[in-house]
Amino acid sequence: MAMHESGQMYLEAIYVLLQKSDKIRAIDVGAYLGYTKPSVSRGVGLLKKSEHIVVDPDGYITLTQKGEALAEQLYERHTVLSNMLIALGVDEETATEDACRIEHVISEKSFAAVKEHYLNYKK
Amino acid sequence: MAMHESGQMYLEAIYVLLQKSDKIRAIDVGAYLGYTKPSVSRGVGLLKKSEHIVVDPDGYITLTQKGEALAEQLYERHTVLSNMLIALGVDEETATEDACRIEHVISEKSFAAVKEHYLNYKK
DNA sequence: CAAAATTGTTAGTTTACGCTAATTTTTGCA
DNA sequence: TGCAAAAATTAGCGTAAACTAACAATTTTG
Repeated sequence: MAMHESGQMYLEAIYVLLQKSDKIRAIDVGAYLGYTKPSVSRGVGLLKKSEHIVVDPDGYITLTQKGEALAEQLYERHTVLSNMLIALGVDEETATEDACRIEHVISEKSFAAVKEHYLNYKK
Repeated sequence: MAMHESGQMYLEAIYVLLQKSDKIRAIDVGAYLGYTKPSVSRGVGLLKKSEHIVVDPDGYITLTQKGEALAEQLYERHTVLSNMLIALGVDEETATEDACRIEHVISEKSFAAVKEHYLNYKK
């Protein structure tokens, strides 16, 4: 029952949306990701079942500790990878898209190595 | 009808195997990838239909020009990415696994930028 | 040469995850 | 308060790609 790529997409979207507003629901997640309501309903349901989020009776979504921890990790990957690609001369749109795909498949070890190199390199 | 990730896996496996032996068949591809015969049968069938490979009456597989060109691209990605990760201190096994996943999702633009940086950095 | 092993294929299952269509539930206002 | 709009859900479809089980067509070999 490990988290799959699409689950990570939903979780990260929720995390990002919660930084702008603390009142978010499934429909907002769908708008952000460009998915339809049924897809989001299913995705949110899975995150709820896996206890990464809580949905209150009014449909508002919050992260559990578990969900927040994971979302933070994902978000860090996203920002480091996209900033790094941008620093290497890649246009922002491409960098963001690629970061989004790479962040779901890179291992913890490799990410750490890449991040460290990037931080050193920046100086 | 674009090539999907699994098609790239099969194609790359065929390319690598053909560098060691010019007599390879579906069963060898399956052994290399750890897939079952029916999966390979399907995968090889798709590559045949998309004209990336040719399968002779005895079941021996060769690459078409189209297939070879694509396989070379994929293989270059694989080697550059894995060598780069290794250079950053990642162990070989992890580097290879990650390279294998990243190579299928990174854009041409980002790969070019990463490769250039790596080549400069190596000096 | 017949039995056994190897290779390949067919048929059907499973999981993941998007979709549309239709239906329910909730909400907000005239 | 009652109805329309918004939000969510259910049911079911489609695709991709792995799997098992079973069978067919070769080859190899005792």
